[in-house]
Amino acid sequence: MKRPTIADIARRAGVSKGAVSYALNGQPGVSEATRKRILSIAQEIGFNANSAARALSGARARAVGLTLCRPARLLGIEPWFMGLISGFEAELGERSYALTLQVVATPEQEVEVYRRWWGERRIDGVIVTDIRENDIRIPVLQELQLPAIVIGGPGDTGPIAQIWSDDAGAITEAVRYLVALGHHRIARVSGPPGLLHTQNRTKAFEGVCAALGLDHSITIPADYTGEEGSRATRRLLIGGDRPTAIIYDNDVMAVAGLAVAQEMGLSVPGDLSIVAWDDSPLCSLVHPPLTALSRDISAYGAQAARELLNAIDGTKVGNVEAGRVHLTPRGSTAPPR
Amino acid sequence: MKRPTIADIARRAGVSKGAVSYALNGQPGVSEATRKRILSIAQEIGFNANSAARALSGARARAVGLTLCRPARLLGIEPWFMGLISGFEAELGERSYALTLQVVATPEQEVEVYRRWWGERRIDGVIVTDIRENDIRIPVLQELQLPAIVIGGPGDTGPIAQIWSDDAGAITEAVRYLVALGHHRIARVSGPPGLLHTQNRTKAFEGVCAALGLDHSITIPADYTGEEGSRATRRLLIGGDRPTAIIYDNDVMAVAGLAVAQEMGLSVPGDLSIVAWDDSPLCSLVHPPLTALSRDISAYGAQAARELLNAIDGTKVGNVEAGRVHLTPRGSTAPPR
DNA sequence: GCGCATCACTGAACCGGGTAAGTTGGGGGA
DNA sequence: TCCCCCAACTTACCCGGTTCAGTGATGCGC
Repeated sequence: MKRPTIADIARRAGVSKGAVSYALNGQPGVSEATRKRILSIAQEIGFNANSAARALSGARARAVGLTLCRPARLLGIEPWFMGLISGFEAELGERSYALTLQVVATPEQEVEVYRRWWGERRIDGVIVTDIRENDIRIPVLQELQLPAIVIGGPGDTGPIAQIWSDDAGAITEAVRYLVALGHHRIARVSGPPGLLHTQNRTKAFEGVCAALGLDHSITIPADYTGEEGSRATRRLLIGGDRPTAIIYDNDVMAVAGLAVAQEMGLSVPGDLSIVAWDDSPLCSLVHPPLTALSRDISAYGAQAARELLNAIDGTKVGNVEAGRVHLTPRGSTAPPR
Repeated sequence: MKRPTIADIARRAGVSKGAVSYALNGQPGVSEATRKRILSIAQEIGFNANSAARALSGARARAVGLTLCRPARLLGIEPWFMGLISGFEAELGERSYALTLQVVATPEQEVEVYRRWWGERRIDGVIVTDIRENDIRIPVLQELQLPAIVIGGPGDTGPIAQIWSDDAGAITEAVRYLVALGHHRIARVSGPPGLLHTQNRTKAFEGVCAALGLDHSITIPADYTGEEGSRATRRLLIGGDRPTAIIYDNDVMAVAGLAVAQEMGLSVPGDLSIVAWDDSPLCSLVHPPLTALSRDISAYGAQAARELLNAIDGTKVGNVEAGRVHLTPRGSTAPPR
């Protein structure tokens, strides 16, 4: 059973293909009566425009691309990406854009995928995550003139628009909160040091600790995985003057840290307070539930998608800051004993 | 800067468009010398075939679709889907098929998305997950003649191929293991009762419990979320003769159950043993690490993708069983006190 | 030397929408 | 009455690959 085309509609309506095209796209050039007739025939026979034909003439694929460059074992567990994705969808679905996904191992592969997608005209734009300092993808995107939005920053991405959340404000709030509880030795387990937002957070953390006169503050780099989170936590807790509070750059490492503390016989929050960055169901799943820096990741994703669609439409897109991050206190933070 | 087309290559090589097409696709009809010349020109100018044009004439979109129908807050945390997705990618990437994703709220929306995608010829086939009893998607897929592979089962899906893992064998192994440790009161917290594999697991669980003479076995239905997992666990642990072991249908509920036990002052595994279905980093992240029913989800996904590509190619595809599930004992199981 | 098969390639149609340019027919103004 | 204009279409070509029916040229057997 062949799928219907505009030619089928044209035949049944007794008009030309062109008229049908005008009618379906809301263009002027057909009378209201004819338009209604055509629309009802299209409805009746379940017509959907062939996206390939449309892309071929209109030069729009009506799809955007997303590459995920993280180890597979982390991808699964980290709520961050899925949160982002469902945010994208909310916005893309409304304009019936599709989302094309590719999991890759290295930034070099990401570049390759961008080139291929764009060469094939498979997508109209890409969403770029996990931006690094001097990211190799930026010059390629410029060279290809491929519409893009960068999630994360702020940083130097040339003419490519960025969207970021206020990491500095968030970490300042977290540190102040811990200090107000009476903590003086605060440590942080960070994400990969190459990532731009890790650097921004580290800078802000050091800044607020210096301002508050905390000499024992320290940042240990990790990579967002549970294993590294455990390792870093052990290193911190083994030492002589161990911290009384640790801030983790993601929820997975925070949960791993909690497990290490329990395994070492330390009480949370009695002996150690824990703050997780990015609130997810994971944080309220464990015992005690984790105090977290919350933001609406899905809304963040939706806004990113909106900006990208603007960039695709050729609207000038500036850099924007997404909704605020706020501290959600739960059972994992308390005054130190 | 316009992206190159085969016409550009043809001009530079001094041959016709047709010859270029044959050369690039490895078809006979051009000499080896000409083919080499054409390929090197293509390489040089960075040619990628326009996927829309290819889809339009060849009637292949070189993309497959996947809809995710779970609440957003669960999607993020459950490693299952991302594991599957990276498995798909491994297979699809090799044949340069793209994966198109859509997050939806209801099975009705899934049907709509299938219709639209297929009508638009945006995809060549779909991967169907979370299959239910009398799933409304099955007749639609048949009506549309849309190539598909169903993940989960076994169950009645008519002519549409299925792939499943041996749920019955796995749960039997878990129950036997717990019984061997000395447990007699074993409970289970299941996924949504509407899902086919939940039903298969429940039937198998009841079967093995009856065979081993366990009278106190009980299955409490839940929905894979942490909240429901907590609720079900509380219900089980509040009663007078509470179970000494609980098997959870996914890792998220198992972690939630562990937190509930800790919160109620019960020791795991001393007072309560816990088994999680599907091993993920989440299971080794918590303290104590969870005993789990492991399977290679990524390989499962790869196999599903392979079967789907066969179905798209018109190869007859039968129902297949994926790799084995095995029990990975960790700290959350022990003989009851 | 002739006929025929084979090779290497060309030219044109085709896929299904989008759209610029051309063609009606009817109404209004001078 | 004539002319012009405009709405409401139609026609025809475009997008960029794929594919099929030719078309010379060459080789081969007899």
